[in-house]
Amino acid sequence: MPELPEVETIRRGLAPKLPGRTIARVTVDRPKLVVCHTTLPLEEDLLGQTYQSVRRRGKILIVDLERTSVLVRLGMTGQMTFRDPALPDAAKFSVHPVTGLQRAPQHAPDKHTHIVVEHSDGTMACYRDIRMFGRWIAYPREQVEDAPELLGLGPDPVAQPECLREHLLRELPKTTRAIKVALLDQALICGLGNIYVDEALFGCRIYPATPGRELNKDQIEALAQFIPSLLERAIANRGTTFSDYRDSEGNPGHNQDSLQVYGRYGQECYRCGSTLERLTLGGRTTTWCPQCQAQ
DNA sequence: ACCTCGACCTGGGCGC
DNA sequence: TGCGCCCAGGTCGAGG
Repeated sequence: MPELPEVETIRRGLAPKLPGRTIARVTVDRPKLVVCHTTLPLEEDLLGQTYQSVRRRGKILIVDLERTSVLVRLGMTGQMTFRDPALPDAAKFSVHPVTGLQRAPQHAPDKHTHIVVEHSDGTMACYRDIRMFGRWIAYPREQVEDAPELLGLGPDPVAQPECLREHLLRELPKTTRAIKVALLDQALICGLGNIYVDEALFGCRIYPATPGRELNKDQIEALAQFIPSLLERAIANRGTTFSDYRDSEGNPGHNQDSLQVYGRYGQECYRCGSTLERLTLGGRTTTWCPQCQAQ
């Protein structure tokens, strides 16, 4: 589940590679993955256009070309990689033991690779998505800033951390929803998914089912301060703890950057030793520590 | 207006 | 060995 740190890691990988390259061919084998608001179908519209920039807002990757901007939503299992045929492809994907996320520096198109964008120099951009929850949403470039997918987003905790405190202090007291559910709402704050919401609530010692309006000011301020630092640490780690493979195999990973609660139901809390518990909120599995996150 | 829940999708793990 | 069942979750639309 690519959340903000994974999407930012992907962005940083593509940003030095795509701008300046020109699109020569686009192949889409699953039309449902594409929502196109341009006059021509995506495959024709992108032809001959040169990439300008690769941006990010929350979990959305924004690929700007000369006349078109493509919003790439990775959904659950989306991957976007640059491929240079002159360089070796990965033999297999590395799979994160907890999240199941797959990663490879570059890979040959396979049965899960549903969109291939070939460039005039022979390189390509590959979109791979096992569960196909992701979408490519194309807009004429002058309309993209008004795209509902972007207008509906709350503040980005990494790009706009200065807005976060005031925004959460204003909005959370208005809602009866569990804080866990509220933080998953991209209209309140964008970029968090199930992993980082559980990690943030553990980090701030907040019981996940607490209604937003029952949080006190200190708790909200703690979230506003902790969430950006949590995400920035994960970005520095190149996404969800991919560099932690060794720690998560066996050793009770005391690495500060490893996941503290997500996926650890039934195991001991690293902080207090209590057995981590699980509940469902907003239809999502939530793992929490009954001692550290007392009701 | 706000909130909850099921559908969408596939692969992996588990029980029989 | 293999089959069927269930679970994982980001987003959206339907319904409360």
